[in-house]
Order: sequence, then structure tokens, then C-alpha cells
Amino acid sequence: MEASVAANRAYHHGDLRAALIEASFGLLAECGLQRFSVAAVARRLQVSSAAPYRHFPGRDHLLSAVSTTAARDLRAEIVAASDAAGPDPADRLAATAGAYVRYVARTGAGFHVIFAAELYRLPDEERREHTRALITTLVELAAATEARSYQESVQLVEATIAVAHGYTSLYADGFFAQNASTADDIAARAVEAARNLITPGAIEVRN
Amino acid sequence: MEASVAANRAYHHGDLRAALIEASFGLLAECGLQRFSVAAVARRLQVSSAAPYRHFPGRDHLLSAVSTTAARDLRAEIVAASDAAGPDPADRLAATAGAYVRYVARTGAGFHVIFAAELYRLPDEERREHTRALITTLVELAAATEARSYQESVQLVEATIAVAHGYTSLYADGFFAQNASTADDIAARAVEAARNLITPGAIEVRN
DNA sequence: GTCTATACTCCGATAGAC
DNA sequence: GTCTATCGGAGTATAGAC
Repeated sequence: MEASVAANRAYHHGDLRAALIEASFGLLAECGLQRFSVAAVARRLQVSSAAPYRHFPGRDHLLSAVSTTAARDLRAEIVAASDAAGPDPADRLAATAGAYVRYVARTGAGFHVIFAAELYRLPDEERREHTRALITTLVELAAATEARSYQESVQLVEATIAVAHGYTSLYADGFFAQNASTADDIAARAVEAARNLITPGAIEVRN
Repeated sequence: MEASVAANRAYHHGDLRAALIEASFGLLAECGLQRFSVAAVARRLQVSSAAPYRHFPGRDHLLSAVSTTAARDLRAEIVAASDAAGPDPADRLAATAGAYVRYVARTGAGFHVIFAAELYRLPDEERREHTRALITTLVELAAATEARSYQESVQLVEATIAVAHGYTSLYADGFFAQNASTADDIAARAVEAARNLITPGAIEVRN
């Protein structure tokens, strides 16, 4: 997999396929999914616009590979963040919101890329494995809280992801620009918000 | 404002400008901001692709007009929803999340359109008035809760909007498609999540 | 105020040389 | 495996007829 030859004089790359995937993240972080294009990725790597088509049949297949990588890496960072959050199941689930915000702020590839509508019809088994694993990990973290049913766990995951994705999306759209907030600031707020909504039971104590 | 002449035989419209704005919402709801184009709106109204440029200098100016309308209408629905939510300030603020989800599900124009990055440089005073009014309304609803400072009110608004926008965004991306959830279902979940995170103080009671 | 027609740019994708 | 060259399509925007 890795390019064993240090210097690759021929044309540009030893492993254009991998370089395309990596460069796609940079493009996504800068321009978003909307303006993602094969031509732009090729420009970024200073190869011709035709070169990527030797490695991917089309734009969507490249995006599918990006989705696969993102699902794998995001899941790893979520696991790491929840492990670092300590033993409380609610803290562990809330930590995933922070991991999500930081990952997407850094790479540009969030759920809108991982589960992009244009990928649904694309039967990429590797991608589906990784996205399934990501969802499974999240649901398990939710199930460890006082969630009473699978349905409730799923809805808890959805709420947590919604918070994280909402903050991320608004951050990417420059909504927090006037505050000069960093990604870590936003991540912290997302964790706090997620933590609050994970334990609604405590609210009943008010009465 | 309204087309007083019932039938307008000449070409296509009595008020193409207004028709363009209205049709833009439909396009946004179906295709999203990403694929929004002047040409597509023109097609939808069965006018030539050149016609819109008699009313708007370019794509961004049309989007700015859409943003203005969306900010005005969304604010009105938020006010109505919070008034319908009763006297509790937390309930009133949480209701805005539901109003947001329903409005965006119906029209396709959320904060990503109202505060679209491409509009920042466009000095449209009418748009800025309406967006300011929208934000002010939200912050006032937040200030009515036990928020202790302006900064805390703003962050409460941000959290509420993040939840609503996150649910909306995931809904638009088809994330809840397998559940066959309706927009009202999602809105209800957004309200519940928002309600939970607005009163974090109750959590302290656990200890 | 809307039309037709057109120029320009960008992207997706393919053909064929090397 | 990458190149150059090219086609077809879509979008932005303008010019000029009506």
C-alpha cells in the first residue's frame, strides 16, 4: 500500500490513487461538497484532469473512497475520545460530539460526505462496512446510557449527531466568525450541549 | 405586491421578480443550495435564461432577495411558535427549534441560505435588517430564560439553532429516510432536544 | 421586459499517443 | 499510468432584436 520508493521521478506520483483521496479531503475542507470536483482535485495534485479516471470510474467513486476513509478515521477518533472521557456512559457519548466537530473542522468530511445522497446507489461494500461500523459504535455508546430500547438508543445517537453536525455546519458557514471561535471552542460547546440533552431525566427533578 | 391583473398574456408573468424569488424556494427545497442556479429557476418558470438578469444583476443578488424573504418569514413563524408555546421562557425558546425545522423542511431555505457565505460581501441593507431582526428575536427569547449575560444568551441561541439545523440538515440529506420520519416528527425531536439542553441547571440536582 | 443567440468558463468523461 | 486533446453539457452573463 505505502509508496516504498522514496523518489518517484516518473510524472508525479508513486500512488496517485491514495494522493487523490488525501487531496480530496483538503478540497472538501476548503470548498465543501458543493464545489468538489474531480478536475479541482487533479489541479491540486498538478496532474491532468484525465489522470484520476485511471483510478476511479467517476466522481462518485472517488467520493465513495473518501467516504470510506472518513468513516474509518472518524470512528477511530470517536472511540479514542469516548475512552478518554472516563467511565460515565453519558460523558462517553457526549465526547463523540466533540470528536465529530474536531474531525470535520480538520478534514471537511462529515456525515454529509460519509452519507452523501449521491453515494446511496453506489454498491461499494467496503464503504458500507465502515459506515455500518461507525453507526454501530455510536449506537453502542448510546445503549450504554440509561437508554431503555434500541429505538431510544438510535434517537439518542441522532440527537447527539444533530448537535455536533449543527455546530459543525454553522461553523463551516462562518456563523461563528465574528466571535473568532476556534474549532476547539465549538467542540467544547457541542460536548456541553450534547451532555445536557443526553440526561433529560434529571429535569423531572425540577417539579 | 400581488399581481393585480389576473391574466397576463404578454410573455409569461406580471411580476417575474416576485415569481423568481418564490420559485427559488422550490428549487432550494428540491435541490439544495449547492445546485441552485439562475438557469434552473428560469426553466422552472418557463422563461429564458436571460430573463432573470433584468431583475437581478446576478445569482448572488437573487439569493440575497431569497435570504431576505426567508429571514422575514422564518422570524414570523418563530414568533408565532414561541407565543403558542406558553409562558415558560425555556419552552418558548425550545419552540423555535421546531419552527425552524418545519420552515426549512417546507421551504428549503435555512440559515445556510439566510447566512450563505456568498452573501457576506453583498451590501443589501434590506437583507441585513431582516437578518438582524431574526437574530435579535432569538437572543431576546434566550435572554428571557435564566441566561445570566448577553454572551450566555447568544450561546444559548447558538446551541438551540445548532440542534435545529443539525436535525434539518441530516433530514435533508436523507439520514432519517429509513425511519420514514415526517418533518413534524423531526421537529418534535428537535424541540425535545432543545428543551433538554436549555435547562442544564437541573442536572446539578443529580449530585 | 422578454426574447434569441452567443461567448465564456467549468466540469465529467473519453480517445488515443507515449 | 499519465499525457494531450477533445466532446458534450451546464451555468453565468451579455448583446441586440422585438
